[in-house]
Amino acid sequence: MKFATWNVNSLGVRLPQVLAWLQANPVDVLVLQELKMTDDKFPFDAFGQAGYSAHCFGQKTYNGVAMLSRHPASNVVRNIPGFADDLARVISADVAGVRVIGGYFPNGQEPGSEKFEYKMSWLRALRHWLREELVRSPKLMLMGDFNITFDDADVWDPVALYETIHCTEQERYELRALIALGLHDAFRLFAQGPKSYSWWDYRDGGFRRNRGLRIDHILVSDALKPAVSNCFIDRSPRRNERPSDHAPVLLELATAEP
DNA sequence: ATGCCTCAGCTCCTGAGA
Repeated sequence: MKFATWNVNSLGVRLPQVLAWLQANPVDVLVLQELKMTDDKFPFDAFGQAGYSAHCFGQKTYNGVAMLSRHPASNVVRNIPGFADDLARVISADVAGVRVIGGYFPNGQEPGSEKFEYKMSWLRALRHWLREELVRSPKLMLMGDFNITFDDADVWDPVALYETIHCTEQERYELRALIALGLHDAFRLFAQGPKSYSWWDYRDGGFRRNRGLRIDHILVSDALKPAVSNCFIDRSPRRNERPSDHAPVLLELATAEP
């Protein structure tokens, strides 16, 4: 079983790249973020022809998430139950015995701002919900654009970016609090090259100079961890013409299911 | 360097992203 997450920064623009990528990387489940489209525009047919059924949760202009799957997805839930939110950020479903959660975490813009406070509230709500979700579904995977780095190893210039958005202690505290629920950063379960990032600024040759951040993550629960056989970032789509600023992250599960 | 790209939309500028 293979899983992946990708912030596509507009599915309208990136659909051909997503289809090409799926052809080369026929993962079982792909969660997408930043669709930037309403559900009536979602390309169900194109994904269907590629062998994927899809559940989407979109909105106009911003945000928007989806889950594509080669296997039946059930118990689909949108956003964080009990947390009132106007923005489309989370989609969850059971696929092949795994509770899969795809999320587009708030950006936060700037520490101390109203959007930062929203990000912190959202993170706390996510944590409280996940604590219960893990009881209901011990085999759980949380993946998406977290908009948070774990530590300096995830940051191209930790000195210049000290305590800036995605790198603050407050955000990292919440990320560690998710880990403390019994989750694991799948990427770090395996040896990785230095300066491994999942996002690069469009400006100033960010990708060419590998000035990036690792902010897209796949977390796996205790029960799932023993089955994880690989996790890596695929940088190749960042070399496309008109690329997303994010690269996909993939995970392989050594399991007989389904 | 409160910027350098890119995207959507109340589209030829602005807000947001990260």
